Amino acid sequence: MKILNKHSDYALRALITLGMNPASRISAKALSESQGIPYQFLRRILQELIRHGLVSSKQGAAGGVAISADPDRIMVREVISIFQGPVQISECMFRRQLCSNRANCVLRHEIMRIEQMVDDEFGKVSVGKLIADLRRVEAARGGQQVQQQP
Amino acid sequence: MKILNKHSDYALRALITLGMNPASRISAKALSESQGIPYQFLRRILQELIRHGLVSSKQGAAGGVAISADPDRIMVREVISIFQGPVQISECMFRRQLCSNRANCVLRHEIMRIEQMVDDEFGKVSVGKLIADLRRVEAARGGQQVQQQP
DNA sequence: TTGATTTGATACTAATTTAGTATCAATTAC
DNA sequence: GTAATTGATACTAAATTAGTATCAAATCAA
Repeated sequence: MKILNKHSDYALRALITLGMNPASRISAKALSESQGIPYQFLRRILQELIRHGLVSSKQGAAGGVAISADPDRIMVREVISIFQGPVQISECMFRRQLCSNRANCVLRHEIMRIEQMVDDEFGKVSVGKLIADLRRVEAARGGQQVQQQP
Repeated sequence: MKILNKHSDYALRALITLGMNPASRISAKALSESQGIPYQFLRRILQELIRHGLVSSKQGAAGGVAISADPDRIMVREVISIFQGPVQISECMFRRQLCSNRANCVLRHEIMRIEQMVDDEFGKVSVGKLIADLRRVEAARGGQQVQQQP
């Protein structure tokens, strides 16, 4: 039962990397190479982040992308939501036909509690927090580069 | 972001139905019809539940399936685990190559906390509890049949 | 003992989602 | 002008999920 897909995973890695040097612009190419993310795939992910205002971009030679929101205000929840839609345990209440019997679905009650919990938790973790954690780990290891692997 | 797939969903519905009449045997056919679950699909799901000892079966005319474990001891967690494997947020630590850098994966720390929480919560909810909830809803509605829709 | 009904085992197909690739236009720095 | 870059979008491939089909073995009842 996997929760994060590659889109979210790569997006978070990209945001962490960009967030560690918020002032500087980097090309998708360089980012792709440094993080081991397939270039064209990363490009599409970045474009999505740009559309959502989390990343800014500049075209042309010496162009590239940079983080445009405060990392402390970019929540993992938002990133997941962009690429995987809102947290939902099963599909009954959103997709296809709407549940004909929503109010009385037993499983729904228990399960939405958990759904809500997951959502809340992802809503508490920011990219800034992840960066802080990463810095702490790096410091403990004497400044070596730590590869990100969610 | 869907958490339950159809296997788990149907398996839970089947277990709830069987658990409501723990003494009686019912054929997969009848169960399929009463719950609106595709017959052959349900059969495979039942066989899996049988292999895991949650359901018993008898071949032949007047055969069928019945619940074989105490509904209060069948946890949603176990059912999900059977059909979707253990809860895991992203794939890095299990599949493909093992993460080369597990100990230092930042995302991993935050994310495993949430993973653990989900797992714990699913481990607290039993099929028996769901049945009790369902009965409560039915009673409140004056005994009408309530269709299960997780 | 034969035929209908049922599970056991397993192979197969179809649909959907996820992951990844490719292409070309527009922009920009030099 | 040219190289490097993003914008937009179409396409392909792989993996997962959902669903179907088939036939053998067991059981019951007439």
